[in-house]
Amino acid sequence: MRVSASLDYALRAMIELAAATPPGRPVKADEIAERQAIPARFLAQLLAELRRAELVSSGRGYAGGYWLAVPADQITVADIARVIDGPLADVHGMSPEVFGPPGVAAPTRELWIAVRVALRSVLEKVTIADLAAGTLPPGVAALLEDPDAWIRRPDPMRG
Amino acid sequence: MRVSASLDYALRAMIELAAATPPGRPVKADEIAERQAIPARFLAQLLAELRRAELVSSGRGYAGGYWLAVPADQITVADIARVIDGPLADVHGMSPEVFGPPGVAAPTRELWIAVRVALRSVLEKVTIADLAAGTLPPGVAALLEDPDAWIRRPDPMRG
DNA sequence: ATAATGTTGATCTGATTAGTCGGGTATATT
DNA sequence: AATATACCCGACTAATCAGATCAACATTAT
Repeated sequence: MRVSASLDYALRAMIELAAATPPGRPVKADEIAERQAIPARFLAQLLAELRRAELVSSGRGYAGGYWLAVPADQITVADIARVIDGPLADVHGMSPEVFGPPGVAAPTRELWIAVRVALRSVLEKVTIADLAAGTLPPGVAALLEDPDAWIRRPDPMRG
Repeated sequence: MRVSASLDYALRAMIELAAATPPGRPVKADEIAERQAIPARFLAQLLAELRRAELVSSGRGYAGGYWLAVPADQITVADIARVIDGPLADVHGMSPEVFGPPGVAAPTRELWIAVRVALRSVLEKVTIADLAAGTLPPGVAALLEDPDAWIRRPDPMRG
């Protein structure tokens, strides 16, 4: 249940593209790398994946760079996550609905489906336009109102 | 965002313990391994971790085995996940509230906190008593009512 | 031309995951 | 006391993945 460095980098790069001024201007990979403190060569690989998935376009040469291939309000975090990390939620290699745990453990299948729904309820609702504007959609922002959201749970192996 | 084999195995093992008849009877590791099709030696390691975390107890010898150290309705999936896999949601090694992305990408921090809230809303609500009984708590079961919950999203890299 | 830039494929290292193995220790039954 | 049963522990391994680097090549604005 961890967010990979790749996804974090790719998402931040996409936000840089969404926030470019003027809108749609090609942004150089090195510019993103510097502003977001991402290893430049590694970022280039991620941008290449996003380009193959047709979420961004690129141009080379003197005035080259990357720009969004799709309007920012039509690209969700889930879209980026699926390109970079594969399916949102899978149970050791299987899609949850394919997964068939034996006997009394059968209901874990429903559990993992519920987890997937919960993840989708955030990742498919938030677009990079939202993130570039700094305003999350109402349903997601509501999750952050509970002060408990900001509190880390104690490590079970200490104390 | 994947569920590790270890967590899947550990959770299924805990459900076997919760479902043991009569309740509280010591269940042998090999019995769990066979019923749940889990590699026996590997399972033993997971059970040892759960024992060190004081979620299960064990006894050796002829009538030995494992049993829950805590009532089944007081052990959530999140408890097991934290023992086996560490923190529920972290952003490439950091806890989301520690994570401080630069510049225009700053709102991704709120995003990852929202993801953590969403995960907690399922994993901290479902107990192994629920799973052993085959009935998820109302708030979680509600997530499964949307038929869309059961439908897999198309792979972005095909067609 | 040439300098700036993106593209591709190969490679590398360290960590993690998913296991296996051998030998030891405790305990209930006989 | 002997024995069968079962947990305990540390080391080991093989495969995969994450994260990153590099060299060489292709394209384009000036």
